[in-house]
Amino acid sequence: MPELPEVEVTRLSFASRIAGARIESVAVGKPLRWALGCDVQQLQGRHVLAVRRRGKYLLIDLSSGLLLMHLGMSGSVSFGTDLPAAGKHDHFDMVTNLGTLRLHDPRRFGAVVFAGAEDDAVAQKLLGRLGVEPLSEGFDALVFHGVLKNRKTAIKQVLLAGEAVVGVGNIYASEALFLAGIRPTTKAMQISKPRAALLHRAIQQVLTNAVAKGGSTLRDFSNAHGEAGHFQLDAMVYDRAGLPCRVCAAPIKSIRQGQRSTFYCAACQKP
DNA sequence: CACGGATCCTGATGGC
DNA sequence: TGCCATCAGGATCCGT
Repeated sequence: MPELPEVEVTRLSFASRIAGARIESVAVGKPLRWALGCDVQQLQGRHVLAVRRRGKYLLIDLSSGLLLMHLGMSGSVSFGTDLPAAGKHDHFDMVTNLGTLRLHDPRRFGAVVFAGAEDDAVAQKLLGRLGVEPLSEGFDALVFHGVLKNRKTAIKQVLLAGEAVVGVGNIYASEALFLAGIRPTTKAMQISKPRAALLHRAIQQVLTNAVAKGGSTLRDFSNAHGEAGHFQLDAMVYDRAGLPCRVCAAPIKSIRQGQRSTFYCAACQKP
């Protein structure tokens, strides 16, 4: 499910409400992708200071240590004072004096991991290899081009790998490449400096726009208030196989790259 | 080392 | 309450 915009929208929907909360208890359900890494009792009494985001991870700063939360493919977060009893897909419940933070994740590709500090080995195993934040000042078109120059893989897969830039997932990779007019199968190293600059701009645009609209709702995304997003109304190519391109009316093509679906317009997007 | 493929898990959907 | 194959927003691990 969640790419950078959905994670950011999730963060915005509960960060200010949970700030300052005191943890009263934590309950875990079925195993997630990684174990929590500490006894739930150890979290009791700690305070939530802030919620940040790094790539697709939510970083929940505690008075001591932090929680790294990832939503995987199917995760969503709720925070409130009147949540229903935990269901079969609710695998992490953190009760605080200000409300309960819940991770709902049917496929369980998500995770919540406790780390003593952001720079310790536990946290760095997950965060250490992440690329630059696309919506930060540090995302530079020339540096971006420099990274692409060294990769002979298809540009779509380089975007998904998260080393050149974080947060771009399967939907927004197709969307950004359409916006930049670049064929997803083009080898990253063959992309010229001007086209890399176009892609750099397209990534910023598509992600910023999606955050502003409340995230994608392709299947089941909702923020921590339970409100659905509506990115699907604006998708130019994603999930539009065979439908006419919104720009030139040529039929949108669908291919597989690395076991993932890719969508593009063969007329608008040049190799 | 960079790359491609298999893999974790559950649910929805569509063909038969 | 039909059964089976395929697909779904992610990212790691393991061969080559």
